[in-house]
Amino acid sequence: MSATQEIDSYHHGNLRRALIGTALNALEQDGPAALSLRGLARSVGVSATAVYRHFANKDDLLAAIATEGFEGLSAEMTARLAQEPNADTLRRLVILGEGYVNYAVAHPAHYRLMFGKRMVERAAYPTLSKAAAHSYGMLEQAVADAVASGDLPAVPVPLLSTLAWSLVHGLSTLSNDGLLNDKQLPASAELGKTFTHMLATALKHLAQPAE
Amino acid sequence: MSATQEIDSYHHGNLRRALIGTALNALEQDGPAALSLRGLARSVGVSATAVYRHFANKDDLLAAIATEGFEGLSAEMTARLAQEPNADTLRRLVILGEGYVNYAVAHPAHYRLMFGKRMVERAAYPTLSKAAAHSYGMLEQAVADAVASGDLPAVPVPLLSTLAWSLVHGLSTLSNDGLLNDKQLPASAELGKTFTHMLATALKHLAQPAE
DNA sequence: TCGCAATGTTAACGATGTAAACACTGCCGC
DNA sequence: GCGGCAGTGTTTACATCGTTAACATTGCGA
Repeated sequence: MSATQEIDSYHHGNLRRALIGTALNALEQDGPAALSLRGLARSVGVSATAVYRHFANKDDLLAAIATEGFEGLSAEMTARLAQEPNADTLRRLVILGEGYVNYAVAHPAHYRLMFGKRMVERAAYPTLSKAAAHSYGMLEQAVADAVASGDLPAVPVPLLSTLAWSLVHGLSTLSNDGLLNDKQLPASAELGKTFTHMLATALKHLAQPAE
Repeated sequence: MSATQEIDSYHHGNLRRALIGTALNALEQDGPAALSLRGLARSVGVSATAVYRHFANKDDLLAAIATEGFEGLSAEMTARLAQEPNADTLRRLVILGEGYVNYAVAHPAHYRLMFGKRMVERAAYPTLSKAAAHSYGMLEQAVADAVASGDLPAVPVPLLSTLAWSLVHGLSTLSNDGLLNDKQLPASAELGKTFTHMLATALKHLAQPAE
């Protein structure tokens, strides 16, 4: 692996990475239905069963990809937070939401995989669980901070977090599935921004007694 | 078809209905991955390719099932509305949300199918599109009524609707995917009710200027 | 240098979606 | 009443897929 040129020097080297990489491309390009282990192996120029040297089975591969997805999601949110170090707790919450939605609409197939039916058995893949929990933890932490500082009313943090997560998750999936058809809806590039105002106002006034 | 006993008298009769029915059972019972045309035909006691007399292909079958799902969803919401004829506009909105979430968690596999990846090409199935649009229309109408009556601030109806839909859809999918793990979260039976308070308060105060 | 462990390969199995050609059957017009 | 046609179902066949088992290669460490 020393003499070969630059990127992937599989054939001897990092087949694993090459597989994940091409899988991701195929995913975003042709949708998740078009992703087959054999086709993948074909694309990489390797035997069909070589895949099994690196992944126990298809679900294992998908779990690895999903894991990278959550890592990317966390990274996106972290990066955005870092750009605005002096944001108050509410603003931080909003930034997280923006990052979340933006990541989701930027990587629709990847996002779908992360929450796809095959991933329900997430428990079987500890790394995946960790990565997912970390993403969620960022959100929950931000909510907790906002509650602690009094910027958000003293509603149980898990409930508030669930509400916020439902919002961004719902908006992301609806957008990705093309169900937000009308002209009245913001272009995906601005989806995060538009969502921002909604979330901010909703959260700000949440849990003041309704009646 | 005259001499046979009672329900399905396929073999000559309504194979189509029998297929959809058993497919639904299999769906809710063993998850969507376990649903194969051949297995389905086997269960019904018919040849594998008989299915193609009634459905162009697997997607066509799934579209039919998804269509019935949206019809069921609309029916659920309609029924709940009917139970409370004097509800004001906000209360009606809340009832819709409750009905939505309850239907989703009561039929997880069905709900997942309705929004599954295979359904992205919804446009190819006009009946499906109609059914889905009708469900959404109920929500949008309720939002419009609330805005018109002044119970909801004069924010563009599509945006408000999207927000509400995102909430219920996000909550439903997260719950169905088992991602709302903690004890702090309401049992699925009460998910709709708990959600109610969140939604009501959030909507009530939405779009009052945040700053 | 030998050998082992990592990595790939070929061959094979069962299951699946789907197409093509053929068979039954009950109704419709003559 | 009957002949044929349309609707419905069957058998056969094919390509593809996920996965297993047995075998081959190869490079690194003792």
